[in-house]
Amino acid sequence: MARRGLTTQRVTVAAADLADEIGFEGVTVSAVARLFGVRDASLYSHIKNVQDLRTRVAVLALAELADHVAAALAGRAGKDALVAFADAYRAYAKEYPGRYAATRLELDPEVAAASAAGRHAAMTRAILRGYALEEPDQTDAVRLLHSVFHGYVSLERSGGFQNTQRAADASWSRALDALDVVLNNWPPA
Amino acid sequence: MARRGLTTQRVTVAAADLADEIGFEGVTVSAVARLFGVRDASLYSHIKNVQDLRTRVAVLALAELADHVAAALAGRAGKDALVAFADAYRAYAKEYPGRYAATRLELDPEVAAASAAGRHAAMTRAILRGYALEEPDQTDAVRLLHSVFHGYVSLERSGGFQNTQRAADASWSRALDALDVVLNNWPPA
DNA sequence: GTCGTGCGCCTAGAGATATTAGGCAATTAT
DNA sequence: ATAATTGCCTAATATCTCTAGGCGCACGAC
Repeated sequence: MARRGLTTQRVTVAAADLADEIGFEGVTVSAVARLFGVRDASLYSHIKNVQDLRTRVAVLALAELADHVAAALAGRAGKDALVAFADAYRAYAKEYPGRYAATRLELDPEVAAASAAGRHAAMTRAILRGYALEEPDQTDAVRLLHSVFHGYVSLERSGGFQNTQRAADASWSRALDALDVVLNNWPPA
Repeated sequence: MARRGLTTQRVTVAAADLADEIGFEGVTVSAVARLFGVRDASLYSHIKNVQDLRTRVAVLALAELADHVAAALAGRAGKDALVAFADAYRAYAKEYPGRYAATRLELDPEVAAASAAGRHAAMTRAILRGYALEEPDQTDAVRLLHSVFHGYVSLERSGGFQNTQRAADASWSRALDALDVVLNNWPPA
């Protein structure tokens, strides 16, 4: 009965890696157990159930994404910061598609509050420091930015931009230009 | 052995309704069979497998959404058209959450081509007629608009805007104002 | 060092879902 | 009316989730 050194953390990371390989929907207790060479039942000492496992992957991914974005954002301001944030966000989604998909899991309010979701909002607000926006315009702008980032990445991943000549990279760059324009010319209420 | 009058179409609609009730992930062959009071196996004369069933729901939803948007768009132009499109899009997602979730299913390129996805792009382009945009700016703008619509709706649905005072409706309205501004001031390449 | 004790992984098993193969009866075509 | 077809059935297998309970290895207590 060789011990495999299972841990909630190690199981979560393995599940996240698996998600990146085969898609977040493929993250199954059986599949992760297979990775470790143990029986399905053995994982239930470390995770509560599949939902718990997937939630843990989501929380992990949110934290990692926040780290990546924070690193890219360091020392930048204005449009520079906007582009750095956006590119880091999109790059993470590209490099870790399964983890990124996990970040879109609907979390319990308590779990969400304890997660890195707040860091995302804070960093988005930090970008806006380079633009002159008061509340509630700032909140509206945060939501717009997040919508564009997530929406673009999500549509790009689900193949929404494939049937045309225009490269997805080029449109992304122009979308950021457009956001910069609108943040500088935010319409009055 | 009473016949239930199963049809691919009726099965698909039942699956879509079920999706709206319990979520798109809950759309299962067994669950739909239960709705009709037949055995699971009986559905396989009408659908190929679960994936096929879900794809059919997605295609149905794309067509319905296109219908709703087209109706809202009729006779409008400029910002009026932009707001009508966006509101119809968001309203559909709110009223038919399961169907809307289905529209984000990754479709095979052939299926996607045969679906109403093209109508969506065409209608988005129609909006842009009210703004002076040439290619490739037009394609970039289409992608930006779609990203905002989908991104906002998706984040709203997954609870992203819950922890603040600002109403989701208000931010949505301002996001559309912002899009109008940027379409009128599209940055030069 | 050895002796527990507990933790880590196991076996066993039940319930759901997906899917295939093949059958009989109800409907439709002739 | 009879033949052909179609619609739903039973049966069976595989995969996945999850619970209950067991056994031994590794650690701390002494």
